[in-house]
Amino acid sequence: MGLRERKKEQTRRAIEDAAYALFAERGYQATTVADIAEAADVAPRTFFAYFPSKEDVLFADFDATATELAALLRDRAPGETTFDALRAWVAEQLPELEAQDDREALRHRLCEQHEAIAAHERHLMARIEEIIAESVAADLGDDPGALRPRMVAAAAIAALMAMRPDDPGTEATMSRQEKMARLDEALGFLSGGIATLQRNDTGQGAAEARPGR
Amino acid sequence: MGLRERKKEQTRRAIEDAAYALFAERGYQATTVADIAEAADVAPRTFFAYFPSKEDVLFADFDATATELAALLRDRAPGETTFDALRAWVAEQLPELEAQDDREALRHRLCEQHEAIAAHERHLMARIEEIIAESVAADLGDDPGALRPRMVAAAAIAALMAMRPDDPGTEATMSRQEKMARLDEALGFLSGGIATLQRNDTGQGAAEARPGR
DNA sequence: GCGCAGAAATGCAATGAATGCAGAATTGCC
DNA sequence: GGCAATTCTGCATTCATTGCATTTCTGCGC
Repeated sequence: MGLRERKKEQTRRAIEDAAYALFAERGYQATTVADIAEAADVAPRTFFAYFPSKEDVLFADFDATATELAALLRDRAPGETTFDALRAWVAEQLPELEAQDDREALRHRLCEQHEAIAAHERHLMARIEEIIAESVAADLGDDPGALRPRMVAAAAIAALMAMRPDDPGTEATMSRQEKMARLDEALGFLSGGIATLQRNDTGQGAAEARPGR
Repeated sequence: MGLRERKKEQTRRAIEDAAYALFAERGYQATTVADIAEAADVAPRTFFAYFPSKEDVLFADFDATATELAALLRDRAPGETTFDALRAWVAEQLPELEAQDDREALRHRLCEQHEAIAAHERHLMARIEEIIAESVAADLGDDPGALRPRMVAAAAIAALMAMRPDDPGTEATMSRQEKMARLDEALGFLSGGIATLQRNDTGQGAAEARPGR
């Protein structure tokens, strides 16, 4: 990686760090993009060369995460369930996530305070939901737009959202084990639900699976 | 209802109608709040006395809808499931919804074009999801914050979202029967899933239900 | 070392959403 | 008619966001 790209990454991180620091210190509204730029030692205009909006600086890593998950689900072993892959992925991600638990917590707090941020997070999660839905659809032999994979994916997202670090007020941060236990609980529910779906599936799924092919 | 309130309602509708007309004609971005105000024959400042943001004018009825659903689920007959009530409610709402199918379709189109609008809609749906989650929690005997009701509610929302009028490109608008069939399909899946959940429920649900109480 | 092509950073200006505030207009009520 | 509350309006301001032109840097060939 050349100097150019290194510098760019460095600038991105400077902006991100400055933003998180200021948001934590003064709050979201009270921090202007100009403030962030100044703290990061760049021109205000430059901020928007890196992040499309003030909100997006909070979710800088989302894109990479989603892409990674998509690749993981696409390239999983033939026998492996979407849920298996998902579980393994979360287990692998957890240490990394815990390292930035403070950021996650701040995000969480800001989501509670500002509807726009919560809405934005939801919107980003929708992309992950889409990815999961497609993978589940492949598992079930359903059309990607079918109802079942959508519902399963929505439920999976709900489970993932529930794993986030708890309310800042409570000091009882979930341990890694507790998180995985909670995830397993969720995946258990989902697997059970899916099993039922397949048991109740009197062939419509297969019939509707590939209407165009 | 006095003249004052009638006038207020009238103004609200004027703004809303003007907004929808302009959005349909020129698109969302190309329409400014000032444009809407002018078309509705009010001062630009007045727009914000009625709607907190430009986006909100698109979802003016959401609040009433959510409140209505909450009341319905709260006051349902003792034996009636959340899903039963939900189904009855949707069946009752459908004719009304179809009457404004053009608006729904426009909303849908704008959601696809502008992430911010889609995000906002999601955010509003989250309130309904919360309402459903609480009701399902009561059905299952779970804590309102527990995982199961959240997942079920998320799946239910996914099903509801799938009932919306189809892509504007396709002329094959879903008929009322088709919509209900799709809803029944979804509720069937959910009921099956829940049955499984309860079958697999070896008492953890009750044990974990009220950790703090 | 020098200079060029492309990429990145910046400055400037403008648009438009959103908000606070104070005054004008309207309505309900006596 | 006249008062009090409510609504509407105009004005000024802040701030996010964008387009455009300019300047500064980096990678690379010479």
